[in-house]
Amino acid sequence: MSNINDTRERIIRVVKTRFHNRSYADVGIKEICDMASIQKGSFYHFFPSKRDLVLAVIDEFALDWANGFVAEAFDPALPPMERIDYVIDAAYFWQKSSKDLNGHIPGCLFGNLALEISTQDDVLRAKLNAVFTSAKDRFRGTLDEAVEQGTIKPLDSETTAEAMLAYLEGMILLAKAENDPEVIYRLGPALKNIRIETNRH
Amino acid sequence: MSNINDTRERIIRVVKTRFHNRSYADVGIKEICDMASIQKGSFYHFFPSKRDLVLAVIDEFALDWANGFVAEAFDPALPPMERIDYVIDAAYFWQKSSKDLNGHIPGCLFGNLALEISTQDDVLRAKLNAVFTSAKDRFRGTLDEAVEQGTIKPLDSETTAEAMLAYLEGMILLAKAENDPEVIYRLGPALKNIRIETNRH
DNA sequence: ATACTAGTTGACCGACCGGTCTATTGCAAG
DNA sequence: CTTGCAATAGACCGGTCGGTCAACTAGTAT
Repeated sequence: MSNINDTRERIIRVVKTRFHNRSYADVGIKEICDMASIQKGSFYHFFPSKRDLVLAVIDEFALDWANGFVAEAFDPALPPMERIDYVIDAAYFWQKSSKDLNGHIPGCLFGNLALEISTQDDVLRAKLNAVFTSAKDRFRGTLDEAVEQGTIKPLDSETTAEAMLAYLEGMILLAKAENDPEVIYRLGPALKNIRIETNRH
Repeated sequence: MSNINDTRERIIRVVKTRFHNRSYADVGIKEICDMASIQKGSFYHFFPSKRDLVLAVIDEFALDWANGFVAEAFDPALPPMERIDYVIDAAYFWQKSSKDLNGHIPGCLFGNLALEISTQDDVLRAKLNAVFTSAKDRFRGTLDEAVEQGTIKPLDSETTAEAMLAYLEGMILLAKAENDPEVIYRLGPALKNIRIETNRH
């Protein structure tokens, strides 16, 4: 217990950035072991398979995300609709700083993985979908608050939140294709104007 | 000349659906050859490398797309803003029918490839970006028409077109993660309300 | 001192990867 | 009938893939 055993953490740390900057298929176990300065036996002591690793990475990354810029952006102290602007800023700076570091826009890890493997592994797909759902819930809560405060007129907050998330992911996708973070600033302003009206039957 | 030599076409046809439904990395040369009933020698007679194949596939697919539902959706006979509704319908039915066929939503080939490999191959990235640019131009032309006809108030058609494309790709991404085409119908209505105002200096 | 076990090593596995190469086929032009 | 060449066949290549395994190490509990 008192022993400092950080091997598992080291594996995850090393692989997080690699999955994010490249792709699931492109990062091999051997490379991971080399970068973490371990042998394969150690790797498979902690993870039954590469698939289990990516499952763990999604969890860890979602946690980083929630504790990091998401917690900042969705700061309850900010007026609700300003939080949405903050999300744009956060997305921009993240992609921008990644590009400054290694020349490429990595995009969103969850979006990347979703498009790469969600047709091939349903468990993975469901896990990524859960991450998106919790992101959507953040938006929805913010919209509900804005409606309560009278900042915006009532709307279908659930669906609008989903639409905002879609738009965010789409912006990041185009920014990656263009390899230019400015796309996010260019398209960002439209995010908080997205509205889907309540469907009155 | 009179000889029916459809090997190249057969390779492309076989690989198009596979790249679309799985991923670039997941589809191997051997599999492609088997499915096209040829040997590796034939494959490498037509394509110098797997990378050159995917380059060709992008071209072919963009052509299919342009001649297929894009040509229909952006039918000049339709009122401009109705064309945008048509895009949603087309996206929905395509994803829906794919799911009915094999149980999975394939998403958008270009979006899939962009997120999978655009950090790893700049030529490929640029090619995909060009496809997105021409899609954006379609939207822009439609918006310009709508402005001319007075259907919508003047706006920044270039940036709004890009925003619409982002939203479309984002919807498809979420639909794939959820493996449910209904996402597209749920979020679709917001597409044509996206607006980015002209930036008056 | 002993037994147990989590952690680690690194050789090894079969399968498959993208790609090469030589030999052969078959058609078309001279 | 010969020459030439696009097209095809299929064995072969080194390397890497994800994953296994028996042996060993070191710290802990008894």
